[in-house]
Amino acid sequence: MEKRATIKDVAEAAGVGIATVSRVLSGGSASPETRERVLAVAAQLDYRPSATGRNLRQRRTGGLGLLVPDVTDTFFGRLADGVLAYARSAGEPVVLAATGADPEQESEMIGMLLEQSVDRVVAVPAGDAETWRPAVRAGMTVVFADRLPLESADGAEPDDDAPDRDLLLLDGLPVAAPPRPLDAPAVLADDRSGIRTAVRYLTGLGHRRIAYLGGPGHHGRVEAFREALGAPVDEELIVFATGTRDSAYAAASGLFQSRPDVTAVVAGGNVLGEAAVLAARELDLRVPQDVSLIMFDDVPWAELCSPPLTVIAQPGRDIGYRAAELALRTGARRPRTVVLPTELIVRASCGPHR
Amino acid sequence: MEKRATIKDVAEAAGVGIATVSRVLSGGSASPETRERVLAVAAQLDYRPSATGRNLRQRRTGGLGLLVPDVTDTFFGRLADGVLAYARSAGEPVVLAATGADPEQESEMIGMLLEQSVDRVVAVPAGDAETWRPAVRAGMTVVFADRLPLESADGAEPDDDAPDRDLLLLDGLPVAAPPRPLDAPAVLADDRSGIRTAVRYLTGLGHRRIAYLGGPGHHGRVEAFREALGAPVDEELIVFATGTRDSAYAAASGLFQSRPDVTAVVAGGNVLGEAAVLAARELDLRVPQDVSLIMFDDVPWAELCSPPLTVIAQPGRDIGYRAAELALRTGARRPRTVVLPTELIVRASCGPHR
DNA sequence: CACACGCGTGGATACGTTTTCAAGCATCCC
DNA sequence: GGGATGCTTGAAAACGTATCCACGCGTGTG
Repeated sequence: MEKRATIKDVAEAAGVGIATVSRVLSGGSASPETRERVLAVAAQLDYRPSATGRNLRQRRTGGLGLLVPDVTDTFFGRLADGVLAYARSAGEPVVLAATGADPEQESEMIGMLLEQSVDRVVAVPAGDAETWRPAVRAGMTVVFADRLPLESADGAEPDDDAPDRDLLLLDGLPVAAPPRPLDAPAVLADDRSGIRTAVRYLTGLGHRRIAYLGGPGHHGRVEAFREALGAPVDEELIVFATGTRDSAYAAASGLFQSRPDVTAVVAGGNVLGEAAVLAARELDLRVPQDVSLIMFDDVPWAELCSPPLTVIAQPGRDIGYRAAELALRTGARRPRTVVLPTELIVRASCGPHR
Repeated sequence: MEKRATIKDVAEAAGVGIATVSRVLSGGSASPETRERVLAVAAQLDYRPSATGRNLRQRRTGGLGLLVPDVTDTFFGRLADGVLAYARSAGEPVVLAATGADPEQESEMIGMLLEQSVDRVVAVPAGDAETWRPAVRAGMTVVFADRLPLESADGAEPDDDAPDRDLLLLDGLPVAAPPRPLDAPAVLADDRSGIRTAVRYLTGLGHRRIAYLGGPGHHGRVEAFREALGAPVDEELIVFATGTRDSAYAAASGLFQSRPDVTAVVAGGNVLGEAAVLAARELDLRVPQDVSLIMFDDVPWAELCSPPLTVIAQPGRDIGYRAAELALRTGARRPRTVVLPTELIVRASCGPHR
C-alpha cells in the first residue's frame, strides 16, 4: 500500500515546477521537450491527479448524481444504463442513490449530494416541486427523467389545507407568490400518446370498462387515460399503488375483486403489469379471455409471460442517456423538455370484448 | 444560486474560531454554550461541511465504489439495492460504474475510482486477478461480490506463452513470485451447493443428458456441475455465453439445435434462463415435456413465465448488503469469505424424463 | 501562595490541485 | 540597435476542512 504520487513528486522528479506539470496534464502550452519529460515521469510514477484536490480548487466536482426510486425496477435499470453510458463517454463518475419513492428520503439524498458537491443530477423525482427547490436554489443543475415532480400546493404556505387552495383557484389570481415551476429541463416518454394509443387499441377491440392501474408519479398518464376514455370516467376504475411490489399486487388484486366487470386494464408500469398478471392468475382470471391486459413499458419477460404481454414500449435507456447529456453538456442553451416516442407492441394479452 | 456557507462563515457569525466549529460538528469537546451557539448558527446558515474539503484534509474519501457488469441485469439490481441500503445506513455515497463484463473497461473504471480517491469498492469482477492487483496495491479495500476474479495465469510475466508456463509448473518451484491470490474478502452465493441441488433434482427426475448454460465468471458453478454429474461429462453439453442477451440467446439456441437429445438444462443465471425459454419456444420445444429447465437466480418474472420456472434462489440483496458492510466496516478483522445459502424453489419447468 | 494540571479555545498548517502573475528569454519589427 | 512582443516557466495564492500546538484561565494540591 504505497502512497499515491502527487503532482509535487512528478514536478521534482522531472525537475520542473508543479505549475508546469499541471499545465502539461491539462493540455496547456509547454515546450515539446518539457512536455515529453513530464509525461514520461508521470507515466513512470503512475501519477493520477487527485480529483479531490482538483474539485476543491475548482469549486465544483465532476460527477453526476443519479436519483431513482428503486434500482430493482428494470426500467430504472435501463435508465441507469443510459446514464452510465453517457457519463462514461464524458469521463464523469456517477453517484447513485435510491429514494424508495419517499420524498423524505429523497431530501436526505439531495442533501448528501450537495455535501459531496455533486452539482449535476439526473433524477426520477419522488417529492414535489418544493422538495427540489432547495437543490436548484443551491445551484444544482437538475434534469428530471421519466416524470416531473408534482407541482407543490403552495410554496409560501405549506400548511394550507384544501379550502384555501380552492379559494385560491377560484380567485384566479393567487394571493401568495405563484408556485412558479422549477427551472429544470426534463426528458420524458410520450406518456399521453402512449396511453392514448393503448386506450384506443382496447376500445377498438370493443372494451368499455377499462381500468387504470397506476404507480406514484406519472400524473400525465392518468390524465391521458381520462382524456382518451372520453367523458364519463368511473373513478373506481382508477387505482393507485405506492411503488412497492406488494402494494402493486394489493391494488391489482383489490381491483379485480371489487370490480369483476372490468374487461381490460392498462398497467402504468412494469411492476404494475407484473402485479396484474399475478393477481389475475391468482383469481383464476384468464388473460385475455376474461380480462385484457396492456402494460406501459416493455421488458424482456413480457415476451416470456403467458400469454406474452402487449405493451407500450418506452426507450428507457435513451431517456437516461439524453438526460445525462442534458445535465453534463454545459454551455449550449438546453431545451426545456424532450419527449421521446413510445410504441405499441401487440402480443397476445389483449383480446376482443367477450 | 447563492454560494454555500463555509466553516469560516459559521465561525465568524458565531464569533468563534473555525477550529471550534470543526470540533463541535465532529463531536469534539466544547463548552455547552459554545456548542449550542455554533449549532444554532450552523443550522441558520444551512451550513453543510464540504465533503471535498474534508476528504482532501483527511486524505481519504468517504464513499463506496460499486462495479457491476451490467445494471440492466436484475440480479445486479438487487445486489445494488443491498449495497445502497447499507451505504445509506452508514451515510456514505456510492459511485456506480458498469464494466460491461469487459476487463479493459473494468480497468478503466478502477482507474476512475482511484482518481476519485474512492478507496473502498464492492465489485462483481470481470477481469482476472491481475486486473485487480493494481487496485489493492494502491490501498483500495475491495470486496468481491457474487464471484471471484479468475486466477491470472502468471503475475510476473504476462507475456509468457504456454510452454514457459508448463515449464514453471513442472519445476514445482515457480521462478517468479507466485501468483498469490488477491488479499480481498468476498461474499458469494453457495454456488456449489445450489448447482448440486439442481443437478440432483434433475437426475432424480430421471434426466441423464443434462446441459449447462453458463455466463462469464462463476467458474465454481461449472465445476460443481461437472462434479455433481459424476464422471463422464459430455463437454458439448457445457456451453458459454459472454454476458449479453444476444450472446445468451445464441448459445441457448445453438445448444438446442446441435444437441436435440438433451432432456434438461440448467441455466447459470437469469439472463441465460430467459434466453433458454425464448430459444426453446422459438424451436417449438415444450417445457417441461420436451426439455426441463432450471435456472440459477430467482426473479419476479420466473413465476409469470409459462410454465413458471423452477429456480435456485440466491439472496442477491443480502450479498450486496453484506459486501458493503465488509467494505465499509473497518477495524474489526474481516472474514475472508462469506457464503450465503441458496434454495431450490420448485415450480413447473421440470418434469420427469420422457 | 506557588505550582501543576486540565479544559476550552483559536491561530497556523497541510492536504493536492489549478490559476494568476510576474519574470526570464528569444524573436521580431521599426 | 532598441523596444515591444510572444512564449515558457515557476512561485504563490486559494479552495474548505481537520488537527497540532500553544495559550489563557480556573481549580485543586503541596
